Amino acid sequence: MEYTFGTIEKKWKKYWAEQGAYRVNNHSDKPKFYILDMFPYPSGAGLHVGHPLGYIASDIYARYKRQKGFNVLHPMGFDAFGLPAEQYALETGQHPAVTTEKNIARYREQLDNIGFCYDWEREVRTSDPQYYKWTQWIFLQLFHSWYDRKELKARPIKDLITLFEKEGNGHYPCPEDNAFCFDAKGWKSMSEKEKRDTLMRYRLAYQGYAEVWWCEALGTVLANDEVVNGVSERGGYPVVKKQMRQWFLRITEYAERLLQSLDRLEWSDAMKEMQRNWIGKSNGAEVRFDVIGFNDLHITVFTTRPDTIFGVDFMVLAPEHELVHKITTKQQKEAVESYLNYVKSRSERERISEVKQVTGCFTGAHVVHPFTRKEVPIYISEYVLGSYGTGAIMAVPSGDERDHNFAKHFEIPITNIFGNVYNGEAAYTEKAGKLQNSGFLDGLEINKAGEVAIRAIEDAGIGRAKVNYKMRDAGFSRQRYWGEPFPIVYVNDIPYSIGEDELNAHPSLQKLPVELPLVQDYKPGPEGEGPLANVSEWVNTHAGIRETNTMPGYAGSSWYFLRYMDPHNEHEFAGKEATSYWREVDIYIGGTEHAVGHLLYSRLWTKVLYDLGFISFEEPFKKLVNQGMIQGSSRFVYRIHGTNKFVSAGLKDRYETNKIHVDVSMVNGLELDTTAFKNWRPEYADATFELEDGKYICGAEVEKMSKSKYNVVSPDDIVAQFGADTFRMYEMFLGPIEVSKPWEQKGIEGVHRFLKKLWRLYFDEQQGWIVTEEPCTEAELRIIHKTIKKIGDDIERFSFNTAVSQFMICVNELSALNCHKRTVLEALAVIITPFAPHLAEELWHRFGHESSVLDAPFPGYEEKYVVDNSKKYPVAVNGKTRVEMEFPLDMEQALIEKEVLADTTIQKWLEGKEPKKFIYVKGKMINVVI
RNA sequence: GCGGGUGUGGUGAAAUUGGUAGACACGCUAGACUUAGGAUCUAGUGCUGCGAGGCUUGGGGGUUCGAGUCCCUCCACCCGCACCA
Repeated sequence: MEYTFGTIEKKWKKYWAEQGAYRVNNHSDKPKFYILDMFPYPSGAGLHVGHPLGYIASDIYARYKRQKGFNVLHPMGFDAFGLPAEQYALETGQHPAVTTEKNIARYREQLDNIGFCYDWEREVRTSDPQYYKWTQWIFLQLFHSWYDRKELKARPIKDLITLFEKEGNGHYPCPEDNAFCFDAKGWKSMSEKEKRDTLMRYRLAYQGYAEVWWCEALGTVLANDEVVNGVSERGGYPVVKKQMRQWFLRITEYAERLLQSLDRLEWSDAMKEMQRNWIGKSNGAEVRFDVIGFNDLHITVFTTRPDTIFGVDFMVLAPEHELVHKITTKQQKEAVESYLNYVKSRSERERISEVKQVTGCFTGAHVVHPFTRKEVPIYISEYVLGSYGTGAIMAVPSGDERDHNFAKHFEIPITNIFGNVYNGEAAYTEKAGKLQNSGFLDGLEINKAGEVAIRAIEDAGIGRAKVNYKMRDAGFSRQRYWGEPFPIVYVNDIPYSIGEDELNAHPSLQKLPVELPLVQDYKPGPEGEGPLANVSEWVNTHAGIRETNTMPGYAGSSWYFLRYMDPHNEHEFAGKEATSYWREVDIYIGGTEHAVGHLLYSRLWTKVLYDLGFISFEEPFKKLVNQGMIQGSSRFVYRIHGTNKFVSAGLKDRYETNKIHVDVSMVNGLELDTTAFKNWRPEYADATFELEDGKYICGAEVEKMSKSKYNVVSPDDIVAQFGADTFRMYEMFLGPIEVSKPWEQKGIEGVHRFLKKLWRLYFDEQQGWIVTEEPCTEAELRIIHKTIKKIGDDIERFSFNTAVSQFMICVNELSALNCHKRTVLEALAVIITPFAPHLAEELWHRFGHESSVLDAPFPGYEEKYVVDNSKKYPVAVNGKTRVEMEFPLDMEQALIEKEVLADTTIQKWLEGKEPKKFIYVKGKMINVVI
């Protein structure tokens, strides 16, 4: 009997579907385990062989945990809102809902093909109104909350109103503006509009005017992490800064907590470090410098080096700093204006690429140094960012490289506060040594002087210690159609949320979801508004005008892991009972590309829901596993310029050629199937070839797998050719899960061969089932028990490649022993279930079982079969292995020593010398030192 | 520039705690069976040498009886951030 994977896999897929074998219950006596994959965006291209890598790993782990007696939640869904569907709609007029539906169906088919154990009854789709109803609901929780800096948590906005009514905002300063103060009377005297504006400055989801990244080509604003190297991450289009009224999430209030609780997570250092860098905490001080000639103007700077305050030689303001126009002198006005024009004219891309260039302009104004009373000139320059710190710095050229370059460029005299270690050529940026020329800091160690300086600054009443974060509040508005609508209606230009009293007169404005209306065209609306602005019958309600922006892609994905716990709940985003049972995701698997986007926003939403008492845990993903990317291996042909002649790769340098991608399915290894190539496209029908050794050899390069590069390999093809079980094991066998590598088909034969060999332990070509009830030998038991142990250990530590190779070793050894015994082979079928479930189920039923192998407990191993009682020791002389000798593990060292020294080979290497030392490490090795 | 990571045969890789480097595969070589094989099986396969042996984990140095593993230093590549005061 042959291993007919096609029929076997079909049979058991059907059986599992009929049995509902993957259904998961929220009530169980078993301990819970939640293992989650990052859900995919269902693109039109379908899955390629790279996508399932992480899914296979999590599937194996989930199945293993189930066999180990856990109630395992392992769901899947779709991140279904997004730009590509909308852009496709713009081009073809097809509604995104239609194309999305189609793509999801295709994804589902491909995923099922590989045999994943998802409970599809828990599927979520972010674009489903029954799902985004709750995305909107959570947004409203953020809208109706503020961050209490005393209790360090989010609280309902109505608490804040109560506080304002009682005492004003004296104890609860405005996060955007410390100077904004009012008392209880002040609050009460405010108009409705003023009160709402004031609350807006506290809300966790708030509206504000801010400079945002505007992408003209995409017709939308983008979040900071969606802008890469000065262009849009998606599409690579130029972006510019623009003032717009936008929704934001006040993530900056959570900066410290997001930073602190990273320590408790089992994520890779790289991932944690990326988040730390993104949050970008720095300790320092804020210092105020008075501007000479103005009684009421001063420049506040943020510095991490208050210890260098005596080295200040000039001040620099960001070009957009509000004081620039006020302090610029008449003489310098023209120069400053022309510099500001120059700055405006530069695109973000130019700024980034010409970072080293020194530019700037003197304002003509000065501040007075608070300690030395010296006059210090004020410059403006691009190198100071308006968006960080206070948008102004105190420049210390002797201690900062950039300040040093600036001082040299503008020939500003440099004060040396470091003595000999500063050589006048380059700034001294180390924090070792003693300060000089520094007033009351003279002689202090640099790393100790900071505290002293801050105390002096505070005593003088000109500043205070200050912590700064790089992270900005997250932009939450998009001018798109295919996203969640905001549950917001403007009455007299005041935004109210669906369900608020002010809208209650109108029943249609009381309930969520606010559904996306159907539209005819997807073009942007007027003045940078989204396509929804064109749908006037939707925009205009009885009470007022709807918000026409939609939420960004990360909205729906920030909480989807919660919905899986209770996906059909119509009354809550997820019931407390369900969330208290499943709690946080135990293991989350996905790529590193979401380090500062999705993973950060999910953490924020989880913390807010926790603060407001909706869930009982504060972090969404306890352990994070990052799978590597499988890249494509592209193939190229070389067309000689102006001809239809193609030259083999080895000969291409003799001609002027164009490199053209060819579909990898037409290439075997590197050899092109020239007939297939001619049939590929009409333009190649009469192609001619210059061959080497009778073959056309293609060029090869590793690139991202993509349709346009013709290097996509579909899992369906592999499954059709070798079966899902082979495909699953092969992807795991490729190497460690976290390593990226190009797709390589060659090795798959080896894994397939292994499964056939395993099959032959159970079946003979002629006789069929050949498993016997004979008792096992010690050797056979040793093999299977060692395998049971190693497979369990390897799965636990996500080392699937070594697990596969252990299966190979096991099968090789059992084959060599001609072992067809039930005890051993039944155990083998059970432990291979997570890797090759279809094959395992077939074998399991052949053994006569009625139930599914999915619930067969993962067997334990017996220590006595795993531990050897003797060891073949490598015996080394001076660290070099010379001979192998076998001794029982419990043999006394003295006896071993005697035998080793008596050995003829060892005698030879001793050359008659007396050993200085005899090293015996039990179970490891023996070393004789002479 | 800063931060994180990786370097092991022709190839993918293994070595979990400092203890026989290269497990397991791919590929290749030879052979068996076969009408045939892209099926299956057997043997070999880091480099070097006839051999005993010598050499070998990016380079150099160190600690150790013993280093792929620890320390120092240099080089190369990958990823992230990037004028963050």
